[in-house]
Formats: sequence, C-alpha cells, structure tokens
Amino acid sequence: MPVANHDIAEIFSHYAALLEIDGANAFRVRAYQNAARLIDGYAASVADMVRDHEDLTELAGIGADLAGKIEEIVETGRLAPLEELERRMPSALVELTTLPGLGPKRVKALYDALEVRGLEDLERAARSGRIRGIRGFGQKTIDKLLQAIDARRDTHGRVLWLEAERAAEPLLKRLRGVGGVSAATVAGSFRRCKETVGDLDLLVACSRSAEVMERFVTYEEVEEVVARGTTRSTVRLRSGLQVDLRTVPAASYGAALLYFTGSKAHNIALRSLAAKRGWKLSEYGLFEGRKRLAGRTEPEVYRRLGLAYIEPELRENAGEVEAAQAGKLPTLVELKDLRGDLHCHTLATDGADTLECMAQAALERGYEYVAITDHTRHLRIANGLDSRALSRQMQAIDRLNGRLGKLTILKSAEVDILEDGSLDLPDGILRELDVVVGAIHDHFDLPPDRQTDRILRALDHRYFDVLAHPTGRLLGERDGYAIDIARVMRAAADRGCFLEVNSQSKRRDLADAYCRMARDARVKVAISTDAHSVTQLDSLRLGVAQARRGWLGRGDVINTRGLAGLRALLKRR
DNA sequence: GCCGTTTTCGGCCCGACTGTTTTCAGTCG
Repeated sequence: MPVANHDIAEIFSHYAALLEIDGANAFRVRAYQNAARLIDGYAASVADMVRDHEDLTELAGIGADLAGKIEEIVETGRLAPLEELERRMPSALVELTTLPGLGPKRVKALYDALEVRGLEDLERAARSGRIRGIRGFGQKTIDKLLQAIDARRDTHGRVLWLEAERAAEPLLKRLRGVGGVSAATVAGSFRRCKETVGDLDLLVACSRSAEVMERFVTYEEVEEVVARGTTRSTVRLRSGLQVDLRTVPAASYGAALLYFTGSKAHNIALRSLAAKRGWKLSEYGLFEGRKRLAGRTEPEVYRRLGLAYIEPELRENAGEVEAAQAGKLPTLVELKDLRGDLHCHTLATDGADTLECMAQAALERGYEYVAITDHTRHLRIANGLDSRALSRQMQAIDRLNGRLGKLTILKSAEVDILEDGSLDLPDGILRELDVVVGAIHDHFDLPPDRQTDRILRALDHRYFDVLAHPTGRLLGERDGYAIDIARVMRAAADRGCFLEVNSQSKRRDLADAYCRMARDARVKVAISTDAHSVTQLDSLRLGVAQARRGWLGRGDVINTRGLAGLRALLKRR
C-alpha cells in the first residue's frame, strides 16, 4: 500500500503547526500548509508520481526542498526534520492551538514557562494560578481558557453541515427582521458546503449595525457573548456552536461575502492577485488607492480581477483561481439537473415509508425515475430481501408503474458485497433488475489489498452497476475502510461501473477530493440519497454540493440523464 | 519555503477585536 496523499498532507500540516509554535518564519509555515492542502486535494497519487520520477516541482508551491521531503515521506513513511523537532516540542502542543484564544505564541509561552504539554497540563496550570505570572496572561484570559476546555469536552468541535443549517436558519430569520437589513446570509465553510462546519459566519448588510448586534447577542439560544464590537461579534450557542456575525454597508456586501466565505487560502490568492496590479482587496472592496473599483457584488469583484466567477464550493485555492483566469472552470452540476434518485429504501427493509409513498414523493419532486434499492438477505439486521421477497416487490412495482404519470420506478436492490467479493443474490434475479447497486456492510477491517480485491471482484460481476457509499466512512464516527481508491476507480472505468456520491449528511461519500479524482479517471458518478424515508429524499442537495466541491459537471453524473439516456449507460440494454 | 515580463533577494493579504497594555501583540477569520 503506497503512502496516501492524505498521509503526506497530515505530516506537512503537523510539521507546519509545530514550526509555528517554535516561532519559525510565518511564510515558511505557510509554505508547508499550502503544500498540505495541495496534496490532500490532489487527484493523482503523489506516491505514484514519485515512483514514476515525475518532477514534483512542477506543482504550484512545491520547490526543490518540499519535493525532497515528499520523496522522503513516500520512501520512508516519515519525515526526519519533523521527528527532530518533536524531540524539542511535544506533538500535543498542536492540539492546544485549536483552543479559541490560544495561538502558537501563547502555547509556546506556556510550554517554556510551565512545561504545559496538553489539555490536562493546561487545566491544572490554570486552576493552580501558576499561569498568572506569565506576561500577557491576565485573569480574563485564564477564565476564557478554562471555559474553552470545558466546551471542548462537550462538543468535539465540528458539526455536520445539516446541523449547522438547522442552527443558522432561525437566527438568520431573526436578523432579517431588523429594520435596515438588506441581506443576511451564512458565509464561511458552510457556504462552501464543506461536510462539517466548525462555526457559523453570518454576514448582514445593513444601515443600522447597532440594532443588528443587539438582536444577535440577545438571541435566546445564546449561551455566552464571547466578543462584542460595533461591526463584529461572536457568541456561543447552547449547543456549543460558535457563531460570528459581521455587519457591513450594502456597498461592501459583495466584497465582504467573498471575504467571509473564504477559504482563507482562496482569499490570499485573490488578494495577491490584486496586489500585483497595485490594488488592495479587503472586506470593504477592491481599491486602487482610495478609489473603489468593485465591492457591491461578488461577480463584480471577480470580473474586475480578470476572473470568471468562482462558485463557493470551489474556493479552496486548489487550482480554481488559475482555471478562472484561463476560462477553464467547469460548469458545475446543479440540483435541477438531476432527473431521478438511484438509491432509496422502503418499509420492506429498513425504510420508514411504503413503496407507494416513496414513489409518490419522487413523483412530487418531478423525477423521471426512482430506483428502489432495498437491502438483500445478508443484511439480516435490516430484514434484507431474498430472491422471493424481491420478486414480490418487483411485481408490486410492475403494478404501480404506468399509474404514476411520467415517473418510472426502477427495480433494483442494494446488494451486499460479501467478504469474498461475490454478490448476495443469484444471477437469475440480478438479471431481472433495472440497475444493480452494490455495497459493503461488514468486514470493514480487512487488509487494504483484500478489501480492494473484494470490491474489484464485485465490479467484475456482469450485472454490477453502481458502488454505493464507496469508502464506507461515517463523518465523526469512523474513517472509510482501507482501500486503494485509485485501483477501484481504474477498475470502475474499465468495467463500465459507476461510483455513488451518497448524499446522507453523515456520509457525503465520495469525499470531494475523490469526486475530482473520479472525474480525472473518467468514472461517472450517481448522486443518490440513500433515503430511508420520504423526507430524506430532500438530502439530494447535499450530494450535489459534494459533487460540486469535486468539480463535477452535469455530464459527469449519470442521473442527470433522462430515463432512456440512463438505460443506455447501464449494463442491461 | 516559494517565487520572479521591473526582482535570484526580498517580498510573501488584510482588518477587527481583546486583553493587558503605557502603545501593542496575539488571535482570529
């Protein structure tokens, strides 16, 4: 198993954090951070590139030194300078910098003065009063640190995107009700549709900021007002979620939205671009001296910088700025492009609604088709169907089809991929299905080679169409099973199979970087909900967001095709 | 540590807020 891009990225990222605490040059630190992000999101395997003697310095931000360090990591799995640094600076210090209010400088000061190495050390030192003596630490700072440690115990930082949306909506509604507010929205990683959100960044365009701030800090869910200013405030909600609010005049709204949407790296890239022309870009606008060149809307700012408009989902400084300069941005898939859903369950197994209800709901959403993909017999816990039960469901589908206007219910199943890679139902019945979706539900801990071989054998099956939740990850709960994703992609491309982009909030599986990898490998995806109830059919937008983060366009997604076009792509013609 | 159509050295994004300050460093986004 070669060293994964993610592993290299983690090492660089960790090294950057330790260097920063050590007081290294900030731009040197940034160079490692940039490299980490580049490699983490890079489609091709960097380890393969090293093996093939490709010139890594061709990559933006990778020079001779970093190229050498990448080779070292690929070849040894380690980075000697990091290990050397770790002898002086305990690794656990990095975690301390993730506490709000504690940055690299203060962590270093605590370590130097009191040998504080981790959360427990910090708490002890704070409670004992020893921190008081250190320059720069007053009682208020210490109180906030203790609070932050408590909060850390309660939440584990990030929340799923869907939970963030639930927290944001009532708050936005409240702020929109204030007089003089012309716009209110959530920016930040939420707007970029990342899988999880660390905090909410609200942006309000208004003429009377004081009133907006007052409404904000008096919201009933606010547990604590962390900071309060005239244009910017921060609160912590009872749920533990931190919310930042920034107010701007309407003339700056676009520039502010751009700025607060980030990512930070994207902002830096844009500001550098502005600086090259002698301009200055801030949240107040794009300026030449005192003259405002743009700022009211985002498209205006991009246009003035000579860039095509960049969708929020792409703003990670992962090649989108260069693509926008060259006019080579992809046209991203949109929710309205989707013509149907290829993964959902009914009461027959572990769904909550009947076949009729699910079909009716699909019809109401204007779909041309919906695939009913109940589990198969191996998944006993979900009451998986055997051939006979599935046959009965197929007959029920036959009776329903034709009575539902333009909607066609596709006969399908989420077939278990068994430990040896064979499928859980005999060919006789698989042949009768319109589409075969396959998935792994057990033996998550096979060694990478065996797990990969297991999937490859399933893809080899003559009737296999779509690999559901391809890596099996559950955000915040477990990583995906260990597989060689590049091999899986190559195999899927060879065999005319497709990968699912699972829309469930907790799955978002494929990951964004893997969506992009699929595009490069010329593997098409199905954006599906895996809905276990009628309401979950609406999670399709999360799958779309995920695909957009992975640079996918309409053509990359099989269920943007009409029914005839879809059938033409599947193995049964 | 990276980078270069003014540069191979000297730059590298910009501003708000807090707390502990006698004028500003640290943190955050």
